[in-house]
Amino acid sequence: MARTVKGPDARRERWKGHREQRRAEFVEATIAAVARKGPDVGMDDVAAEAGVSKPVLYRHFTDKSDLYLAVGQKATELLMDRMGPALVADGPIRGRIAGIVDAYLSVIEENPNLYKFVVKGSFVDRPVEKDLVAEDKNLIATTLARILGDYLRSFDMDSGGAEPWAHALVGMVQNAGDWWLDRQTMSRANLSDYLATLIWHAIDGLLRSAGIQADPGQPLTPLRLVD
Amino acid sequence: MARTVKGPDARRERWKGHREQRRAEFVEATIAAVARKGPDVGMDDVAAEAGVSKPVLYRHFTDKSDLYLAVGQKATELLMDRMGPALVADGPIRGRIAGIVDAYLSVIEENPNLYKFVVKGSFVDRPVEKDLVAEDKNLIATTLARILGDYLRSFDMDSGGAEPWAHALVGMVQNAGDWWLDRQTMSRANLSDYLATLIWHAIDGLLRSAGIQADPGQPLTPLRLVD
DNA sequence: AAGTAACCGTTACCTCAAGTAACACTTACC
DNA sequence: GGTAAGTGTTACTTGAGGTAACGGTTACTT
Repeated sequence: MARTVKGPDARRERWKGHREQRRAEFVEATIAAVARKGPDVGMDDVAAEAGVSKPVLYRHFTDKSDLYLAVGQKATELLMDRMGPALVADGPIRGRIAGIVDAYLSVIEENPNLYKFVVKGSFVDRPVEKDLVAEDKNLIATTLARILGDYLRSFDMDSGGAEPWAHALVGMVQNAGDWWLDRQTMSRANLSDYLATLIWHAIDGLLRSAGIQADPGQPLTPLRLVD
Repeated sequence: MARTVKGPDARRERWKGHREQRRAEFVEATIAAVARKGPDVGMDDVAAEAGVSKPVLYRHFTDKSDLYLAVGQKATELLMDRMGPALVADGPIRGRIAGIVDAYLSVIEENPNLYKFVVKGSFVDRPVEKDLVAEDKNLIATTLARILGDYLRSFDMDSGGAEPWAHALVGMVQNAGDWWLDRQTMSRANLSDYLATLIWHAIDGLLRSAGIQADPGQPLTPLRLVD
């Protein structure tokens, strides 16, 4: 097992994995502390939750906002792990829409506290430099814009509205999700279906207005001119 | 002008109007300070902007969050003054939608800094007890739900989805507005039209799916069974 | 075996902004 | 003249974020 080429100093590398693991551990502690004491916990609380005292925390995070970002990143992973597949899945357009919407709703349903914590962002005092929520929404909207643009172009339609529409759709699902999280007056499947219906009708209407009769069961890249 | 019935003590009443005016003055100062120094201004900055020192400010606002709420209330007024008429206006449905959307966009276009300040809420350190933004969104969504429900019922359709749809629409317009405020790549009229088109098509699709052929030029309470 | 680079962890401190105490002056009702 | 509201100030307290300074442990390096 002897290293043939000696690296700069093995002592520097020894902890690489450990540090990552420790950060993750503190992220978990933060989530736990928030669940226990509400979103306005202090660094002392987080440290206590992790069974450690404050300076230790500060060896792993430069800052309260650094810790917040780490938690946000964790949440982003949870979200993207679920949304990614739904976004790239192919198949009939109507079903894809429902799948994407439901993927999102399932994540916030399973992690409501984490979701609120990250989105409300009241954990950090000063405005944080990187707005993770905005970045996520942007990423999703950009992806949607591409899908939607492709879809429209497949009918030889103008895809100029794809970007604003994509952002509109993102906001739509998010806000409906927020409302639903607060007062859960219907099942998730029900809401997914309502939203997917709304979205499908909007898209269908766009096509109709261009004189195209689309079918919700059509695969994504449908009717592309075969010539 | 002598009072016949003597009130408890006129000295108590003497300032009633004055206090209101003073609060408004500090609200303005806050907006100015934010415009000048970014959203993370301190109370000292606000006081300085008003040409006064901190304790004076605290005679009129119990709290930083109290001041924030006052600014938010001011913003709500601006918004509702513009949206109220658009919401209650009657006329063809397609035009009403465009009017409502454009009313909203016009407000955020004219007060982008105030808008971001209130929505991001990074002025207050701890979570504030009253979420004005959520309340506004709720108010608008509730109104929309009523309008939409009435519209659907006028076709004898099930209006069960009206509430989630209303919240979805609110989020949709807000998020598209945020995107547009950031990178203004199109005119307001253009965006309004894109969004109104999307919304109209969604509604139209709902009606179609129930076998009803609607006309975007129809007045709001259309085709009610005349029998 | 000695040295050292990375971590473990602590208590006690610093800093900065929110918020308050205490004091002095002004106005106009009683 | 007394007093209830306001005007304003400087100087303080408080609390949470963040740091200094100290000592111990492990395991790589020489």
